[in-house]
Amino acid sequence: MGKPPTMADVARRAGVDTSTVSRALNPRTAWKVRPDTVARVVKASEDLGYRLNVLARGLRTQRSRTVGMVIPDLTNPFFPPVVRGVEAALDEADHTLIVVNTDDDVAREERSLRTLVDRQVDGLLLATTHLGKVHNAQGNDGSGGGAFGDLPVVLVNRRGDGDVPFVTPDDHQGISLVMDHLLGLGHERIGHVAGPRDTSTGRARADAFEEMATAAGVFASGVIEEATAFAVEPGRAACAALLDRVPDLTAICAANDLLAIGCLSVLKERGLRVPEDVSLVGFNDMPLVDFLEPPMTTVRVPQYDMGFRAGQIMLDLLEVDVDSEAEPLTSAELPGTLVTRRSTSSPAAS
Amino acid sequence: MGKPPTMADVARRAGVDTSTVSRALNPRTAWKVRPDTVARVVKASEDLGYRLNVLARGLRTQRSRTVGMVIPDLTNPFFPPVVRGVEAALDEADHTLIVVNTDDDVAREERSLRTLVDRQVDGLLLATTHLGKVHNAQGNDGSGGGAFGDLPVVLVNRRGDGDVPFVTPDDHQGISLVMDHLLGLGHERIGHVAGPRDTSTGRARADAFEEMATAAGVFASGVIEEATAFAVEPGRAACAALLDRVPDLTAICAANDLLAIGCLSVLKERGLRVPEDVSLVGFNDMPLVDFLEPPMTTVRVPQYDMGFRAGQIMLDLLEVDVDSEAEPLTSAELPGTLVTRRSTSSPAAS
DNA sequence: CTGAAAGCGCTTACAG
DNA sequence: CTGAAAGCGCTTACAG
Repeated sequence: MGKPPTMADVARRAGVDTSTVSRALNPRTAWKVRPDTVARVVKASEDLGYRLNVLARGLRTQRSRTVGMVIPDLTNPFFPPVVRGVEAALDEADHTLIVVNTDDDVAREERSLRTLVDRQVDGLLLATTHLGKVHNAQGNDGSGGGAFGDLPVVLVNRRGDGDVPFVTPDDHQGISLVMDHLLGLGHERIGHVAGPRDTSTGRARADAFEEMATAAGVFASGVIEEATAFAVEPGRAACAALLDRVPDLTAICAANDLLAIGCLSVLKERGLRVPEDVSLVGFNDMPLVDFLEPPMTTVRVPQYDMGFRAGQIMLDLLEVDVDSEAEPLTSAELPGTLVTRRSTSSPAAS
Repeated sequence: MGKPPTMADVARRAGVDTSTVSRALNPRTAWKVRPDTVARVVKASEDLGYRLNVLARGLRTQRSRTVGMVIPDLTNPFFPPVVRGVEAALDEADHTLIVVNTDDDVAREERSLRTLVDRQVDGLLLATTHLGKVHNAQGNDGSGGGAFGDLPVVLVNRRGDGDVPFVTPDDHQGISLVMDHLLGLGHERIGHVAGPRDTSTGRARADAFEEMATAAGVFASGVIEEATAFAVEPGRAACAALLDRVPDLTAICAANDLLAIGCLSVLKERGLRVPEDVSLVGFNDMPLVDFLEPPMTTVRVPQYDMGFRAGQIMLDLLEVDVDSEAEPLTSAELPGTLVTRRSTSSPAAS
């Protein structure tokens, strides 16, 4: 019962001043205190079940040891593993992550950001996909002083305009995996259901597709159809448009699994068999795509690693000395791997 | 540039004391201040872009206006909508939610709880499925004083032992929807792939199944097989065992969609067609189950509403006066709806 | 209606 | 190595 014990309670019990308790209990300053005093303080602290009030500490030190992360849609299974990666990285430096959801809504995004800043987060991890907002985050000139009060920012799953650090999948490498696979299978009429051009990922994948298809001599105009969003329904619409325009495709490379699922559903509706008539490839390897009919070939992205890396970069920006061997904590594009399942085959199989 | 403005800055600019600024800016005390003074303070505050430091306020008021929520597995698509519901409810009372993930791991769970308590959360929302932990949360006697320092607790998606408030799906009603559907279709040999008995949800659904099957005169021993966890692989194992034991089943009611997906995969492996040979029903209506082959019949649970309700109960416990019309903010079991898709049909169809 | 004072629970120069 | 003092940014009785 009663209120939880404070440092003053510990000090009283150990017969020392609160300043000594503070020093004794903090790993970074404990060496300043005589060992037997430390022992006495630790004992008193444990006897009382004392717990440091991190908010009070934050008020004093001007560091909350908290990082905010804004996610466009927690419901999208892509993000949870990323979040866990971030948490794992921050954990090592005793930092806490506060995640907020924006539902891909600009108004909610502003409010979420306000909330985080008001909570005195030390830094911001941005995973919102829509471009052109980072300027606001860091001030629209090079001088710093943006809307977020000069908070360190790292971008996750998207790139920014300037020198804002980011961690993304290696879209170029991922698409090259897909194209090598499809080309190797003998496909020559390949379509691309692209993500929105106003997302860095949608753009990068479409560019990579065009580049590789051109290099292989299989690019044709009209073979790319841009979906309005990374979701099933837009995937259906884009796939339908694509098929109407280029009916003789033998393979479709979708910019992500949700789009691929949309494609799958219209292909089935039109009586086209996958993979016998049309091969289909997704991107992300989200949960359950291996239980679709047919199980989907896709590119697995190291989501957890992306999060972990982003977390590390943030800690680096925060100048927290986590005792890791000075790795290259810079922006990164992490490579994926191709997971071959039954949605792809040689066009000869038809 | 420079540090963000404080209340002292606003006070200086408005020519008043910080205490007046505090009163003027707080909706609950603004009436104590002369209107034109309020206006002057607000003006100064806006000119400066002043933002209240909520941590400092929390230190002073002993309330962080923060609630912690522990989730067993954020990767499980069941939870994100629940989380959003909670956020929506808390938002109305200007509270922030901090979500932590435990990976269903007891050690991580303890650490997460510590983190939340250390962050001075005002209350705890527990969505971990394993039973028998709430006592620790509230003290193992009726006197309060548990490991979490008497924090208000509300259970989400699980029930507790004592009088701890909870919000769950109405499992009995949900299963009755399923059984009415199956029975109405003419099935008489129905199996149940149950969730773990040590989860309140697994138990409630199995009990409901047995009760209704018995009432309909179609219950037989061996017709229930308990999976070791709510996941695909355990679902496969349980379904295989069930089919080995009772080969002539015409329908399977699974305790959730993941288990149903496991069932689907072994049924296919064994050359049994769904629904021609065996009808299959899931629970939860998680994303993508409508894209399985065949699309799965399942029970849709109002996840968002569950979260919202849980959030409301918490606010109530916190005695925050959110201006809602005194609804019945007690524990609730929210009813689901049956979503009929192609995984179920009359057994006569075979 | 407003100000001066005290204090929430810490940390950190500054003396000793 | 340790203590006394000040202060982080707020709120709230207590006087006036």
